[in-house]
Amino acid sequence: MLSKKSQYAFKALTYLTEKYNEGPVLISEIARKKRIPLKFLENILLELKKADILDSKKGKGGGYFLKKSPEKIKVASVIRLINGPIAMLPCVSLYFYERCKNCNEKHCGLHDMMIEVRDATLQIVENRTLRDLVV
Amino acid sequence: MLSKKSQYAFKALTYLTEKYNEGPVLISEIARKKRIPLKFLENILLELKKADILDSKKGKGGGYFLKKSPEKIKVASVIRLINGPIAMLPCVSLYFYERCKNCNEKHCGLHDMMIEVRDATLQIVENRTLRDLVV
DNA sequence: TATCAGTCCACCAACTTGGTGGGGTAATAA
DNA sequence: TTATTACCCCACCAAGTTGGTGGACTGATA
Repeated sequence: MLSKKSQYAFKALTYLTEKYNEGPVLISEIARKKRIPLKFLENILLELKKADILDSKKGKGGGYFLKKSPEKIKVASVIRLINGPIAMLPCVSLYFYERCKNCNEKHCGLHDMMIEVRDATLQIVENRTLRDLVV
Repeated sequence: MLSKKSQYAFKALTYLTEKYNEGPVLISEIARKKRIPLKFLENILLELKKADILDSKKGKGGGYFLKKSPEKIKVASVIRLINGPIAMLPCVSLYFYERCKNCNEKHCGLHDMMIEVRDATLQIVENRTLRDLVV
């Protein structure tokens, strides 16, 4: 399951997608409109900024905004950043791979199946962007 | 990601699948062969028993064994029992559904996408059984 | 220089995860 | 009937994560 933090991140990002090219948006505005605890949202936005997804401007008239256009920001990369691995097992993860101890990956039915699950999921989340989330 | 508990559960279940129709298997044997902490495994097997997946016999010659044949035990039901929801959001979960507050499910792009992810995953895990895990 | 708005750091309660210890109880065999 | 075997059950634990808060600081603008 996605953490609440991830859900907040997506809410904030879709809001910023709707406001794309309208200049910086206040953290407090996003928090109010999307019902996200302000200080918690602060951390999330900062993390998204450090990952080059958002950019910000300080002082009066400042706020947060998308650094790239919404159709260039993949859902998969947001999930990996805020939530972590997409795969169900470390031994089938592409970005968070860890070898499976006491389990031969060559002859493990669970492993093979979880690769299928991973690929079916990636097929979707790697091909959707923030733009697709705004209906 | 699946918890270690879930991974242990699958290891134990595949072991019991291999030993299906060979009588009860000791917890201690499973623990040793699959390198699972004994007392932790105890809890897991008990939970699987309460869910009618395993059965046990006490006293000498006792142990655990599959209650039904391996091809009747779906991977999906084991995941739900030991790990919890398969879906990525509560508002798209079939067995652990919770209404999404401050988010209209009818007009939520994330919601729609996560339904697709859920269905793609279920397509796989609902159609595989313990038998498929033993290669 | 006053104000605004993001940045940074430290801290927190509650919960989950992964586990351990020990006694109780049912079944079996001698 | 008694000893042994092996599951059952309860309580407890450390460490980590999650979700969140408070306060001081820094840079930008007017």
